[in-house]
Amino acid sequence: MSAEPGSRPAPTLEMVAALAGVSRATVSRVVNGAQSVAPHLAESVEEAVRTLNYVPNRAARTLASRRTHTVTLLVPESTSKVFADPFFATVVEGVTRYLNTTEYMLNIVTSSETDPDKTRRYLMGGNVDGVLVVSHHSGDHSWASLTNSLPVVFAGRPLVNADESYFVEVDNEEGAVAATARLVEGGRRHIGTIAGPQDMPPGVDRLAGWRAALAAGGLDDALVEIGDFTVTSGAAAMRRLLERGKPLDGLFVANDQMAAGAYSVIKEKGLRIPEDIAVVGFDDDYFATSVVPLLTTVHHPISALGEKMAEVLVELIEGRPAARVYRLPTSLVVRDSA
Amino acid sequence: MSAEPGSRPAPTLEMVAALAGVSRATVSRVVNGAQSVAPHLAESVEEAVRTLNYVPNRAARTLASRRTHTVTLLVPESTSKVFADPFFATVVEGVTRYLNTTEYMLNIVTSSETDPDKTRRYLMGGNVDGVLVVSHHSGDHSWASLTNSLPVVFAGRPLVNADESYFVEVDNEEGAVAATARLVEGGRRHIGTIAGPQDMPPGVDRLAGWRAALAAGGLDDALVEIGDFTVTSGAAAMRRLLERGKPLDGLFVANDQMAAGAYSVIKEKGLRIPEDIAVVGFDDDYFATSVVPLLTTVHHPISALGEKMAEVLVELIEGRPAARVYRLPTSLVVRDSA
DNA sequence: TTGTATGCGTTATCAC
DNA sequence: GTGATAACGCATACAA
Repeated sequence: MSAEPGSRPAPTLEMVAALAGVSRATVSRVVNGAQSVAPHLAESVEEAVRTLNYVPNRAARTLASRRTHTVTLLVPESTSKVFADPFFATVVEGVTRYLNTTEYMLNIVTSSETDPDKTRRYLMGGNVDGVLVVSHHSGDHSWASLTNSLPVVFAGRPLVNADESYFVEVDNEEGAVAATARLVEGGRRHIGTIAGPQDMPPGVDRLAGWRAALAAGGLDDALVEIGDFTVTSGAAAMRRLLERGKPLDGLFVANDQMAAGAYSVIKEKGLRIPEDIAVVGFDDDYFATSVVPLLTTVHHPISALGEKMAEVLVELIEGRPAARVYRLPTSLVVRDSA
Repeated sequence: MSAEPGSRPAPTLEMVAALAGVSRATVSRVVNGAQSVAPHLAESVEEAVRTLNYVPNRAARTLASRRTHTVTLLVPESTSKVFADPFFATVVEGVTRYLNTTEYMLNIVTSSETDPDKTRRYLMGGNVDGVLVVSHHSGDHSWASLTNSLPVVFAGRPLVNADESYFVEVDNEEGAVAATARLVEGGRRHIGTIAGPQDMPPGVDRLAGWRAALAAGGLDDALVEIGDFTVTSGAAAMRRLLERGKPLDGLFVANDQMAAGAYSVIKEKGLRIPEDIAVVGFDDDYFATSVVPLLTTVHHPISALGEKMAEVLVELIEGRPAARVYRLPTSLVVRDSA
């Protein structure tokens, strides 16, 4: 039939050596790009490789060199939903983009909540060279202990012990400053914010950025309501903000989903965007372009985050120095809401 | 410091054997669940495994057994966009869901258009046990030749030589029949369709289903326009349909995106959905719930598709029989448009 | 620079 | 049932 596994056995290093008339060691050197090989020998080895269609056996190589050339992308969340999540998918995209420039393979594992210990043992069992940890609770560094036996790079800064692990984060504060500054420069004087959870770094940093920008503009920073990054929490927070009865002509919302929630309440009250209240969001996700008027927001470089994480991990694996923290810049995307 | 790679070497089978006071062979048997081991020995081996926190070395196991326990998900499209694609992401979700019940690892590779040959050699080099091919052009079976050296399962039926490869597809025709039947049963008598490209199986099958349902209802099937599955093509096709000047009170659109396009034209003409024209889509994707009125559509079981593909592949790898074709059932999701 | 020899951690084929 | 022992395909000290 067709799919007889092992129909024609794969060529081995030994076969290449025989055909090229050299030793296996020499073939190994050529294949691994060592310089100490006579040009004419290297030439004939390469020819043999081509005619035999030789490709190194990964398992054998790993066993002999104790380097797997594999990195794991660890997703702590439950399997079912992560892949549908655009954040996660975009991180993966960035990771693979970088990895494709190297010879490392990506191995995605969603740590089964049924048996996290199995995952841990797999990772520490010498089956991978390094680990990338991506979680939505970016404060969650429950896998930090892995660092003792393996290079690990996290997505996002941990809430505590930030100086003990390698991580890449987006400069949330800078983004929030830019967003708020846009409001200030637009002439708004009564600027509120719908902040994110204060037990997550992005929630904290974005609020801090808003405060900093207001302070720079000599404005009052009393109009704060907290949400949990969901659309409905954004709507509820907006309602509370309006009920205060204070003047409000500008609003910075810590993410686009909450901004969408705020939109609905603002419209419901008969207020106009941006005429009555100018709004700036954060993330530049799908919601930013599916609301009317189009949301002015801060672009969150998710793909770049994944790319940088992979880059740092590979540096670590190969023993090159790397900074413990990388903070990625954001950029303001001006649309119609502010 | 912290991330010294190889700080404490992983325990080996040999260490377990020593601790348990048996031979390596016995440990191997216990670890692999062989029955021919005395209970008390198995017991002590398992204890040794626990105390040592032993986990088998994947590379060594692969090298010795010539089975990698790895399957590749091959994505022919260019790296940049696939991950953001909900279809792809959902297939991955289904695949991992099944694989998590086995001991196979998933290895995602996006065949670099720069060097497809490299990918091919990697796959045929004995580095994976099987391949899953996912492409949006489901007719594209350019990787069919892989089947000669490896078990391969495709997503979607190929346009030609459908009896030479293993594939899992969704029952597009059945879905289209159900969608159209809904229209017929709703009393519609002038039912048109916006079909997909006729060089792709889904495009062909959905059109065929529409025809079959109309025939069953004794209705005319002249109102056909072709689109290319994009929103704009849907709008254009709708415009052409309306320009025919024929009566039209029901519409089956071959996917939700084109339905969204049709919506805009229908509304632009001052017609109402579903009062003037009842609409049924196909896919049940994001667009179905982001249009007003909510779209009645056929649910496309993408996650199940991935799950089934993985299941079939594993069957093939382990030498068990599997059907060449699996056709997954769809279901009608009734909302407000029909 | 090139070749020889050994070992990587398992599985598998034998005898026992 | 259990234990030696030989592969598995490659990298790498070491010798030449």
